[in-house]
Amino acid sequence: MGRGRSEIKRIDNPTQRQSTFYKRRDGLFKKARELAVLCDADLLLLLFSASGKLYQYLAPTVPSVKEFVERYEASTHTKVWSDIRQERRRELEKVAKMCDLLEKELRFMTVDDGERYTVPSLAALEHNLEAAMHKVRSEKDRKIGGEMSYLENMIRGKQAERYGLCDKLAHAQSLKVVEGGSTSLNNGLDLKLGRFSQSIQNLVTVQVSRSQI
Amino acid sequence: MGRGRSEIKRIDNPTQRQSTFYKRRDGLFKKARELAVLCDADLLLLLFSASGKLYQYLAPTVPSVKEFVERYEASTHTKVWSDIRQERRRELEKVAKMCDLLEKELRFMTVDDGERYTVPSLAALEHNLEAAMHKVRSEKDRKIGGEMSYLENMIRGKQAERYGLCDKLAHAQSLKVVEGGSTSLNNGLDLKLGRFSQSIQNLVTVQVSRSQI
DNA sequence: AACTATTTATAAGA
DNA sequence: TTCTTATAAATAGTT
Repeated sequence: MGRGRSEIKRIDNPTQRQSTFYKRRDGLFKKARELAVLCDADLLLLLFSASGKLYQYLAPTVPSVKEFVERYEASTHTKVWSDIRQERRRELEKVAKMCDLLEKELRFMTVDDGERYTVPSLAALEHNLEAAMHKVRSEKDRKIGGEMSYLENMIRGKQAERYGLCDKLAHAQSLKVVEGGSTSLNNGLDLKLGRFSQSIQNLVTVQVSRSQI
Repeated sequence: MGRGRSEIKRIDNPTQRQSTFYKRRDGLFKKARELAVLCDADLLLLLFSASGKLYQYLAPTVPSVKEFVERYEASTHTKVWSDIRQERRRELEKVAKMCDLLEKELRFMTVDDGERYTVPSLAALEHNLEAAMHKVRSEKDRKIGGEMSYLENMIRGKQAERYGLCDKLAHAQSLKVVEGGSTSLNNGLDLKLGRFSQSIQNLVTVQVSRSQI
């Protein structure tokens, strides 16, 4: 319609484009309204001008954009957001679960006064801590070894001796006192030591066995 | 246009209404496409016929309904969902952060081979572990005390003796070897021990000082 | 679907 | 932007 033009392609002249936008925008919205009313159809029209301004039309029967898009989602199985939201929720739950496991892990490592442990689990924990301490001491010694003098190395030698003795004593005692059953438990714990850093994911599987203590 | 009619009101005759719907639907979509192309505008058109069938048009520049409606939300301050999503994201980030802190905490407790610690921090960690182990042993002893026979109590006595000796030795050694600076660090660590269970939130503040090690 | 008499939309110009 | 107007397009009624 109008005098000439028929080809549909982007109008290069900005002024003309703007003018055309106004006219056709009005025309489109009018058509939209007419269709909705005449044919009893539900319709949503969202339009952004090139400059970013928003225009919208909702059919009289449409209460809100939100509800309409929800209907759209339900209609197609495109899902769209409900998918994303579900995904997010699952992600959140996963992280929360890991967080929970980590917290339990920490409690396990530090002995929470509020919780009561069985003797086998305590023995396992003790063993765990001993191994950890051993690692710490080794690491400390290693560090010191690289920085210290001969004298300090001597001290370290004695230190190591005593550590070994201490650990042996404690371990022997632990084995004596715990009335079995803890051995299998310790396996999981030992496996875990020193591998925390690798991946949080690993915690889950390891934690499973541990949480049965 | 057409022969007659000008009033815009619902067409009662179903056949006619359906016919008009097809014609005007095509016209509307054509207009929508033309506007989008000619004027470089982004537009979304969703249409449900009275019978519930969905028709849609996305401008060529619009990748998906989802993204377009998100832009719409951002444009208006309708919030609604974007609000909820922001909230979710913040919640997720919070939990993820806590999770991260807990993991760091765990690493700190178990000595990660992949990370290098300073001697003072190792000493602090050792001290930390010693305290933890002491707690574990006390708890185990307490448990055992309530369940064990006289003989086991005897064993426990010896055990405690040895623990005490071992700890004393280790601690004395630790003080000798570490060349100061660890004292201030230990404060935060000692504070934390045995309080993990109270609240994850506490971890944040504690962790701050610790992460400076 | 297709036709066509009309109405409507709009390009160009003011 | 808005109005005017010549003309292209859309479409109601019909087949």
